[in-house]
Amino acid sequence: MKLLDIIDNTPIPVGYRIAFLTNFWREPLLRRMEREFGLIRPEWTVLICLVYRDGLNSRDICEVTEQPSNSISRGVAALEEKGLIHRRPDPQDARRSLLFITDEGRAMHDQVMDLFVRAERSILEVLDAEETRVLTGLLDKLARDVVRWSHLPPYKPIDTDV
Amino acid sequence: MKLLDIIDNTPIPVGYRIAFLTNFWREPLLRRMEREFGLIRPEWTVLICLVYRDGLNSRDICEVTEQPSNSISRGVAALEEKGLIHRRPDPQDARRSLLFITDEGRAMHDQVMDLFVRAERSILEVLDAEETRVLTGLLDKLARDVVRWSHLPPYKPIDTDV
DNA sequence: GGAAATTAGCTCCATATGGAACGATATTGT
DNA sequence: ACAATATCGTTCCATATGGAGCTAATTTCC
Repeated sequence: MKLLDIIDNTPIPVGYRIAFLTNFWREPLLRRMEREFGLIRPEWTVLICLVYRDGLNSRDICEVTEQPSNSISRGVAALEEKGLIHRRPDPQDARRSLLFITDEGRAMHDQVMDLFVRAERSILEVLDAEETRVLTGLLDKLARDVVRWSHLPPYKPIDTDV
Repeated sequence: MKLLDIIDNTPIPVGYRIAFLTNFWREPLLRRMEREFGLIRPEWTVLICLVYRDGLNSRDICEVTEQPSNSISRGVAALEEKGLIHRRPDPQDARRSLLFITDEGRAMHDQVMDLFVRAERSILEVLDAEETRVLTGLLDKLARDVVRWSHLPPYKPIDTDV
């Protein structure tokens, strides 16, 4: 790949490497998922969240994934139509449903997740165990700080009326 | 964020953290770019590549960014229409144009890139200089190995006729 | 308590995105 | 030299995506 040195020539060294990896790592898998399993992103997002914790509502999912509510709403509707999740009214708030994954939903999740697991194993082969541990830790540190930075410019204007 | 622990409950610890960060870090900036500058992803992709190296062709850009050729083709056409790049025939291959960024294109790139630079600075604040260096190095290691892993399953079937 | 403001999630609509197909050109194989 | 195959980038078309708007429910404010 003759232009790979582009990753050295960027004013955003971490962001650009993450974007580069996303283009080659995640996006092709999402496209394959769509082709082979007929699942689009919002549906996958909902499945992942419900495997982590059953009985969430749409708002929860939007919040932890930063996806627009209309996308998640469509994902939820499609998954219910496919029998991969079902909805129950939320007794605490009549505007909300609680979302539950079905056995078929869990099976679908596991099939697709297998793709991602195999990819990650292959990609991380170039790192030793310590490097993988460090990398995970540093990404973790950024992710756990998301509430702070996602409320600052350039994500949100400075709120001068705190 | 009450569901942040989802990042601990994944069979793909690195991939999931990168995806999580992408959702909160990059995607909102791309959406803001589209809103404020009227640039969509393929256009931004082309601008970045031409700032790195002027005179590339579409194929080069598709290769180093793993974007589909039709997306890049549309991006090129739009940028030319906007006066941000111009095309010249490639004397070595009549199927190709060489793409050159204009001064306005470079100015646009710099304006948008400022958004990404500011975000990166803010997000990386939680790391010290050594951590940032290590993180960049590890991501770099994965990115530089892209030719290997992108030709393996699950990206490509094993080629048994090597 | 009631009005005003906010929230939840849905639907609509415009636009972004990616696969397929294609014509022109280049490369490979005989 | 020529036919077969592959490549390049464009165009078409179907579908994915996100902003706006909306109704119903909830929360906040007076």
